[in-house]
Amino acid sequence: MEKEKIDKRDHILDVAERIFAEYGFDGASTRLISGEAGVNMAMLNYYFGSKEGLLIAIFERRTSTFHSLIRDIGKKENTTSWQKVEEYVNAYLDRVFNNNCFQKVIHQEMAVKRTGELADKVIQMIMQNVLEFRKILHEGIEKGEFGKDTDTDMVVATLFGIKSQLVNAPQIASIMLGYDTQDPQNIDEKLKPRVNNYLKKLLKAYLLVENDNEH
Amino acid sequence: MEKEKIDKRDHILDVAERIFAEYGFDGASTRLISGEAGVNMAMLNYYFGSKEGLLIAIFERRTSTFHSLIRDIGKKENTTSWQKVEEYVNAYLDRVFNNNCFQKVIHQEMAVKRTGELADKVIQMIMQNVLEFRKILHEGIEKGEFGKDTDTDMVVATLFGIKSQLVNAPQIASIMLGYDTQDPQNIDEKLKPRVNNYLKKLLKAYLLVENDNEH
DNA sequence: CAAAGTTAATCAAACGATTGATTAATTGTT
DNA sequence: AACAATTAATCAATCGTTTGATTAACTTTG
Repeated sequence: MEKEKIDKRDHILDVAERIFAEYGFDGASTRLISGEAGVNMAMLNYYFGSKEGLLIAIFERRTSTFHSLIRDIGKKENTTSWQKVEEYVNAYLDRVFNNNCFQKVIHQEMAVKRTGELADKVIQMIMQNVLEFRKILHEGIEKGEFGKDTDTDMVVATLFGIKSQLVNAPQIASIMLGYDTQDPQNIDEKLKPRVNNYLKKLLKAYLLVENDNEH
Repeated sequence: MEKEKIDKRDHILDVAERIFAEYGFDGASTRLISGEAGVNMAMLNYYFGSKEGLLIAIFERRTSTFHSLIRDIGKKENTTSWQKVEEYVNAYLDRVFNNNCFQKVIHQEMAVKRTGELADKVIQMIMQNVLEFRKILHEGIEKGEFGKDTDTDMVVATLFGIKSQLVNAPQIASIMLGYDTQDPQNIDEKLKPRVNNYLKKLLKAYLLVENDNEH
């Protein structure tokens, strides 16, 4: 009864994001969302127009603070491409693991056939991410820092894929790693450093190869 | 009118698998499935009892021919662990890209909160896959073939993750790679060899490191 | 200041449409 | 005739959405 001052619209978005992540867009009913949020059903349409409008609002809230985060990394001057890769991986993992539910929602939306503005927006946002990382990699190849035969697109797919495997298949990940990968404490103390450490060793081994892996 | 002799039950499963992959389980209606399959709606319940029964039937059809494929690889004697990894990756990619729709269905099911026998079966099947691959990796570590600090679970997550990124996010993958990654011809001629080639370089670089990456 | 007017927020109830499932009748096969 | 396969019609339930009324807070007016 203390902290209830946070915006109700924002509260609904928080709850809806969680419900959509758990049950999927089609599997989550507006009744469940409004019930969990403790608001009347009509409020969803009052605030967001429709169920899809609610999803769009969730999406736009996350993307509004997104653009500035990525853009800065690639522009630094006095750093090697490998250092940029490290920084990018850091920033990416931070953002991904801190927006656990949102990441699930995005990935679920990408997996189903949808038409409309939202589908385009999702793709556009992801591609922005892709291009930024790929630019760093291409730069590294040009500078001779990374191997000429580096498959940059697949490297991107690797980073994104590992993320989606850990975030979007939490049951499997939890069994594999031996602890609940949804628990925020485990994420910060165990999962994040481990993935970070692994990814850097993996990418280092692949990218910074001593140029003798031709043929 | 010639090849209509294939079992009608099997035909329904084919169509349903495709529809579930496209629209998700909750997003696909029984009317759409029966319509696309050209059968009466009641036939779904007649054959499979319920919508979930239909999903279970899809699942069981694929898993029935699955077990024998994997089991053989790990048991070979006169091969190095790295060769086993190569063979496993080959077999895995083959199976994954040839059951495109089914892979999407599985992954979507893992992403949503479900209870019941199916959820357990899905996890069980995937874990079987995980354990088999992990066993090969552990064996390689024991033989000194792979580095002692190899993070086997993350290697598994890498393989599975890249797959899910390419299969479950086909729009993104298609834009990234520059061609339709859903087209069977592209899959066989372009995607499969490329992923295969990349994965082997990547894993080789990480696993077969010259043991000087300690610290 | 007080009364009237205006607005946004909230609610219970109901809407038409669609969902998965079932029924009872009909057709096909052996 | 007996059984399996197939159909159209219908079921209750749930879906997302809309409605009309009510409340509370602020603005305007006299």
